[in-house]
Amino acid sequence: MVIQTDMIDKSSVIPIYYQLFKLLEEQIRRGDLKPGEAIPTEHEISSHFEISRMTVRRAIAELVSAGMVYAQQGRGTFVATPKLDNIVFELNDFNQEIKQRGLNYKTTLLEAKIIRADKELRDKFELGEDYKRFLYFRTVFSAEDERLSYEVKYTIYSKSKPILESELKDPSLPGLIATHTEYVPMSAKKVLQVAACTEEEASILGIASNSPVFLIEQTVYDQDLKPVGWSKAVYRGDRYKLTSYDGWYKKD
Amino acid sequence: MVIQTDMIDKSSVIPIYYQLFKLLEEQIRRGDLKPGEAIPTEHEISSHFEISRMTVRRAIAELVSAGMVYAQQGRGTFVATPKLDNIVFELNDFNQEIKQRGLNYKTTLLEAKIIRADKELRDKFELGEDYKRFLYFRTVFSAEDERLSYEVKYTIYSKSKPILESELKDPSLPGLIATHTEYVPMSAKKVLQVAACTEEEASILGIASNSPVFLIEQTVYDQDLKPVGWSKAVYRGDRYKLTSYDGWYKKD
DNA sequence: TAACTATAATTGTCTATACATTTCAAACTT
DNA sequence: AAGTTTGAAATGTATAGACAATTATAGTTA
Repeated sequence: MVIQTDMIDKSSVIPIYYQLFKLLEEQIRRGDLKPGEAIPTEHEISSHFEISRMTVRRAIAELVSAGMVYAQQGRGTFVATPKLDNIVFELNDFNQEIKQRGLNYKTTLLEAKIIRADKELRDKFELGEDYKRFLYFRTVFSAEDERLSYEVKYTIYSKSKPILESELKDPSLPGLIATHTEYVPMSAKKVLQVAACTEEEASILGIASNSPVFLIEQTVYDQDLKPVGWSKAVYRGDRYKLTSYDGWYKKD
Repeated sequence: MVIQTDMIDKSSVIPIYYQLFKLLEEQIRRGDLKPGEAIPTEHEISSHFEISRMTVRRAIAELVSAGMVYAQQGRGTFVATPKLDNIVFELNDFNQEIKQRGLNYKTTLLEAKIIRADKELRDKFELGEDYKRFLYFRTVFSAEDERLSYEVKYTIYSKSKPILESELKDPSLPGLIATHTEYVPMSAKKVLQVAACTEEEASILGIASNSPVFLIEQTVYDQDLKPVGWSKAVYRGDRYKLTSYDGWYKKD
């Protein structure tokens, strides 16, 4: 057993399970415990530090959820192999960093109106002939007076909440759905593609036609998985990038 | 308390904590428990079903890690508001789906050689003048005889393992590092951008110059956060897309 | 009225124990 | 030699209880 005995302070305000979690994490990270190798058994750790087995399990559960070890009933608990081919691109929204940096940004409403449904739109929303109207929004996001992205959004029209406010407090698609329809957005599907921008998009964003752009199509569903909103956003390719940190260090 | 009493079977092979987790999840998902609202206290649930409070806590811990509720000591546990603006794009590797579909695919090694380090390369690896050599790889990934992506990779040259095998068993950057160097890849940084492809890339991939492409630059680090590999990959924009499912349903 | 205090309620941590389930290997049987 | 049984070891589930830490509220006091 490779554990140092003097590393856990039972009288500390820091929970024992957390101290043990950090201690094991450190040993795995430093390579004292190598991928594929078994970590000490719960009983060994428990008796070594004179703490309850349930407390040990709590610490190991943290390691499991961090993906650093995996447990096999009847065999033991083993150090996982880092999966560096795993790519995870994550952002609260595409403009999160801009907003967090304290830059001067705004979302401008170019247009908002009620439109008649055509077949293409009805198909996107999986609706029949009886749905005749949708809400239609066109917005531009800009930071430091530079236009960065352009977005078109559609939501189902609800008779009960037809108010189109001039100011958009929450211009996100789920926000618009919550404000202007009777539906509650519960889940969403997003597809990210690259594209060459159209002339219209280029002129709005002030870039050259056919410039490479990110294109994100989003469908928002309510609690019954019924589509209640759809949007298509174009982001300047020269102003956006996605960064991903993979492997064990990402949790630090 | 909105819980149905007849929904938990103590004699079932399905763990009690899991039954309770599913039951609470269902109630939140259906809207019986609404965002911001408090769920029943641990003691209430515990005495209602006549199960231990620790078992209740286990179930609630699952809800917390799923992001559906949050607990506040001294106050209670509350239903979270879905964050639909959260975008998570995840893939084991960019070609995972192609491989899983059972398509006929292969990675072709166009070139592999030892090169002299120039300043740009040394800067990427944060190395001094003493590192003079690197390994250099050029590969093409294709499926159904169509070329889909092109990748250039660099790793530090290790005297002890200079063997360049003609067949690449694991053509991924971490794989090449593990095979051909003395370093152990432990973490990675990836940056995804859009770009217009160069003439060279266009001719290799058989697409038009300036076509929009995904561009992924990757830096791989060892356990001391020392850069040990770098790659740049170009993916045809008309053949790849990233899909993301957000919200509470994603865990099902 | 305002500030402080005591108390109850709620979640957080930890223990000690019991039994179930799975795996593996040694011992046994055929 | 091959298959079977048995038992030990390891993780998985569940319980009952104790005390800590935090929050909100009701009550008390200045």
